[in-house]
Amino acid sequence: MAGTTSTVSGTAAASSRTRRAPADKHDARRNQLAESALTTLGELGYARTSLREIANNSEFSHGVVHYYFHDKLELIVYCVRYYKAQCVTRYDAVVSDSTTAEGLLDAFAAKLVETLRDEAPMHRLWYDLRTQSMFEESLREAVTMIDATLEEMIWRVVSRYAELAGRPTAMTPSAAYAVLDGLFQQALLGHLVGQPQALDQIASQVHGLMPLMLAPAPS
Amino acid sequence: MAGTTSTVSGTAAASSRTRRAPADKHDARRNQLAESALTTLGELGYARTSLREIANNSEFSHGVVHYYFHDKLELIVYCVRYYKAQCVTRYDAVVSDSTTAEGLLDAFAAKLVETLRDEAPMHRLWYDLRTQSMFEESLREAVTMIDATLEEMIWRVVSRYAELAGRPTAMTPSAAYAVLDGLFQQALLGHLVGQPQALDQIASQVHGLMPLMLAPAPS
DNA sequence: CGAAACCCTTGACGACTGTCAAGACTTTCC
DNA sequence: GGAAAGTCTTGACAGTCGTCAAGGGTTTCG
Repeated sequence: MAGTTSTVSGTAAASSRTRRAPADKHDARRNQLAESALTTLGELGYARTSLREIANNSEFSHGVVHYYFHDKLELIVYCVRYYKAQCVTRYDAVVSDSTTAEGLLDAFAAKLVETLRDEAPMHRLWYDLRTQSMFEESLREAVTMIDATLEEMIWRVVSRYAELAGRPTAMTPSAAYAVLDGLFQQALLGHLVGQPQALDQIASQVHGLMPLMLAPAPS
Repeated sequence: MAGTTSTVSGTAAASSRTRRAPADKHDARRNQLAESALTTLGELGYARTSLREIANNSEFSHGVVHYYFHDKLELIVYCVRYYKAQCVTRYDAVVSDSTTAEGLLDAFAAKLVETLRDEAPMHRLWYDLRTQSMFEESLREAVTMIDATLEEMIWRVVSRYAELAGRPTAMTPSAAYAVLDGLFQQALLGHLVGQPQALDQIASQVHGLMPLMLAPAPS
């Protein structure tokens, strides 16, 4: 199991300067552990994930976690922030590539269905952590920051949708995020429980809801 | 609220035959333990709640739980169902007492704020359990049943609101529940995190959203 | 009264957890 | 080469968990 890491770093930039990368290598290990942790967390949830299980899903032993992270909470928070960077730009292509309101709506709904299908474990982990922050104060800072980032992400979609439709928005960013998040969470639950129509349903629901976020057409 | 019938029958016939109530007393103890468990669960969350802690919040010792429940999961599921009975009728008075659409909307928003303020621990417990059901299959049956019941509860409000407004509904029960649940969950999180404006915000957001659930006025 | 059923406490079990110290192994650098 | 720094494993610690058996206490009823 062990020793594989040395082969990786050895085969990579062995020619020029294999050394002289203390902080970089340190961060690389932290990210590597974070990815193993995120896999385990998405599989088992926050409560049932132990440091030994995280280490089992990596190529290291359980003691190494405490070498790179002060304690379990620091690892979790690091994971949450690491995860954030991956999902914030999820809909940026949708916003920039669309030229009509209907096209943006279709692309947005399709992207929702796609991430719901392909990244369900990560999404349920996010909802798990956000709910745990209702009980555990130490999670709140990271959760609040990510929640704000997600709200901004959604608002970029909604405001661009309004711009393309030529109609002003009729909701606050906060409300728009909340209602779309409610639909998404319901679809995620339905999808995980095994309802086959959950994916189609979220698409049609979003198609029905988004026009309501704009002021009525002047007509 | 749930097992009130058995309690009543037990106290009523106490004079004539104090005995002959094995199932009734058994159920009363189960409900008593369920209430202690719900208090603890609302305080600590599902993950950090142990049977010993539940027993500490009651007047019994930790071993008694296993006398009335086969295992921890049976207690939790029993608690969830017990909790359901208390919240399903929450908005029934709002529906039956309102005579105008505006009056219903005001009363509904006020009730949302009230339960958000007074019963926050129970609400975060519900969201905790619903999220845990995304990971733990054994919780799904009870959670799915309660979720459907809540959706019906919300739909009674929305459809009555449409009736009073003289306009047809423009959303499915599923979508109406999802968007309102999203707003509620956001407000709960904000309230628990200490945002003072969370309660006022949910009221105004609901006032803005509910009219959008109806077909546009004929004008 | 005395047997029997019921209720509850106590204490212990094996398993699991986060944490951390001790040491082996590897890499870096003079 | 050899000291020094960095990296990782191993093993153990104190604690908590769900579970359950053994045995008092209490109540019920013939």
